[in-house]
Amino acid sequence: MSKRRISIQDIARRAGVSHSTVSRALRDNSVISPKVREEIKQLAREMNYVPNAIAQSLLSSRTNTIGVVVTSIADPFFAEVVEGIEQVARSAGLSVVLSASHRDVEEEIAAINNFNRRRVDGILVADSRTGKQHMKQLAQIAMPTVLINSQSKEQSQMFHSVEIDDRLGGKLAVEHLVSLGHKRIGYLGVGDHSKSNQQRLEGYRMALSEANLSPMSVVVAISDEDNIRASDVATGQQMLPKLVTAGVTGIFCYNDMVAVGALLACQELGISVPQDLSLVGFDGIALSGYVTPPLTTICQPMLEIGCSAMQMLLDLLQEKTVENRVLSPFLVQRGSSAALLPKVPKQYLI
Amino acid sequence: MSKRRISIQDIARRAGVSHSTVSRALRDNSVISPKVREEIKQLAREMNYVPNAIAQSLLSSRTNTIGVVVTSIADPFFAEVVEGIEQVARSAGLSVVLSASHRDVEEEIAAINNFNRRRVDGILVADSRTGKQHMKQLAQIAMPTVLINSQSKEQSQMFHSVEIDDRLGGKLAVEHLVSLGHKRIGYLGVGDHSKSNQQRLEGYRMALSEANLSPMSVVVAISDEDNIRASDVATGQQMLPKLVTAGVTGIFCYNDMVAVGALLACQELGISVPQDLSLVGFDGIALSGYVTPPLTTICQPMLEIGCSAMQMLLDLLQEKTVENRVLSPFLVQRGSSAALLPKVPKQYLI
DNA sequence: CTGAAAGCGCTAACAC
DNA sequence: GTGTTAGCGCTTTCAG
Repeated sequence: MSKRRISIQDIARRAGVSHSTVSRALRDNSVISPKVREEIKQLAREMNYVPNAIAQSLLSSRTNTIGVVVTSIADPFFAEVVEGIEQVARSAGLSVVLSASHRDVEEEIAAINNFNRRRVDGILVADSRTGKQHMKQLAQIAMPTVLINSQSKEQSQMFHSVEIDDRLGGKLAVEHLVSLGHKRIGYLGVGDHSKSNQQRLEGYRMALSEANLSPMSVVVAISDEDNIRASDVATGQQMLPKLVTAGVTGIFCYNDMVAVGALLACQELGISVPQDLSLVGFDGIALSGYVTPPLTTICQPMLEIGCSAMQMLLDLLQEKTVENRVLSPFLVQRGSSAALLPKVPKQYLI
Repeated sequence: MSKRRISIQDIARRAGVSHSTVSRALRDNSVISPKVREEIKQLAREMNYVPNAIAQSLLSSRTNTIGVVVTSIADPFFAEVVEGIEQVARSAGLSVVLSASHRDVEEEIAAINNFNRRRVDGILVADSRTGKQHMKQLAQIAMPTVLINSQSKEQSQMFHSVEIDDRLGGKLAVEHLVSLGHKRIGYLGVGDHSKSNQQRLEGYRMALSEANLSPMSVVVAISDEDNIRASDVATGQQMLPKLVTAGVTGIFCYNDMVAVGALLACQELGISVPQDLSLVGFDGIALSGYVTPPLTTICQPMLEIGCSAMQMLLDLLQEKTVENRVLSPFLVQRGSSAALLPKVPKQYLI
């Protein structure tokens, strides 16, 4: 393992020319005669020369690198988003530095500061939790930044962003249940103060009032800390009974994992889905199609969210003007929701 | 957006000292008087100075960056592995550059070459498909490299690696089915020539012969190309009927996604799992616990694989001697496998 | 204790 | 066409 890598100088010495000639030859500068150009390239190949991107970056002040912060890499939702990001980044010749924040504001900021030190060309932050106090700090970094599904209201105005229309999603979910004849519809949410949770809840309320239905019991899991959220599956599992006791026939769940938890609870309690209870999830992660029954859910175009955010960043890097995007989720109807059966009094049942 | 960032020079000018004094002060060099040290640090803070990691890297020839190649970021297995990698990398002060190869050797090599140009301190490659021809090319890069679940036999000797014992896994799966009384056991594999597929198959054969059972029809899904593998779920779905026709009562599936496909096929065909047929998966991804019935599966310690590989790379960077690791998978018994019921002739059934 | 100077590997004016 | 030189931002001898 030779520590000292071979440089443009080494090639120059061997070729009996100056290092700048080598540089020019390697970059196909037309001012060098085609003949020596080829010779030098050949020599470089023989010597296993690999250009030093660090040195190039120092000079050009472009690292061809972007930083990405997500809450968790193992989360299927963000994994898919990052997949999209990486695809368009790579096809544009950019590499992706990935960091996980685990929903912790401090970690999120640390990651961004790290990106700043590394002089990445741009930053993508998913599910940002950063509040007002740190916003200015970030804003003054003045590095092209695109937020994905930002979780704090003020940010969307200060930064570029691509977001999903959570309110529309909530509305679609509930409208679907209403169209199936459900009248007693609950919401099973999570306990943090994230914007997405609040807006999905708002959509729920809107759809109900438009259907002239009064909101049923809204159950929101309460976690100890604002930032520390218990496993979504556990939340769904624990909270389902409350809604059932309240007599709902349909439930809109904050996301697919919560819905899966609810589904598990139903299996345990002998409640059959969708006969006794209709369930609607959110996100459209792969898992949602594989549980029994497969989940009716509000899909986010996860790959598109990633691609779109990365494309926006690319435009920003080329000094183009960009407009924030709000993508629309859509309903995918599967087995976990069904028409409300007319209540048959028990004595008529076998 | 000021293009020119503030540098150590700018601080020096304002402080009326030389840039080297500033550098020393910032790095807590004891040779600088504590007083001016503080003053300079304060000034740096006021001026929003952020050290340029690129310049530092050029000098130190360390980038504090490692490169990671996986087949797909969205694959739940690798997502979990990367989560582990990122955790220990970050706690060691290293950043992670992530690249997806999509099981394509060319892309894998391109990613590694890119890492080489960027002068990352080390490389982690998961599920490597690189064959002999390119191995030397990679070997001469002479960059600390750790392979994770390498898919080509020769590699394990030339490079450092952490791997799962696939043969043991296959053996455990089949032994489990045997212990439940199954005698007609099939294998549902995938069509590529990956080492993992072959070794799980080997484990299957070993367990059968140790139990004095003759290998039942071994069905391996065939995909068009060696490298292009159809969706694992689809493979499971399509191949299941073949095994059923062959009269098996238990099936060991290449991985959990294949098993899910098999499960879906069973639901369609009215075969109940585990009453009519026992299913065992491999990997232990989250999904496996949420389908109905939850999958009995051979778990890989995914997080540990990632952490372990990264730790090995860390050791390599400190010139420690390291030993390759082979981790053991373990059985997690859930609802998809059950004791073989004694065959009751049809005429006695209601 | 502090400054001047060299150099990490590369690109791009500017000379010849 | 090709070489010389400066400089990207930083760390680190080496003098003083």
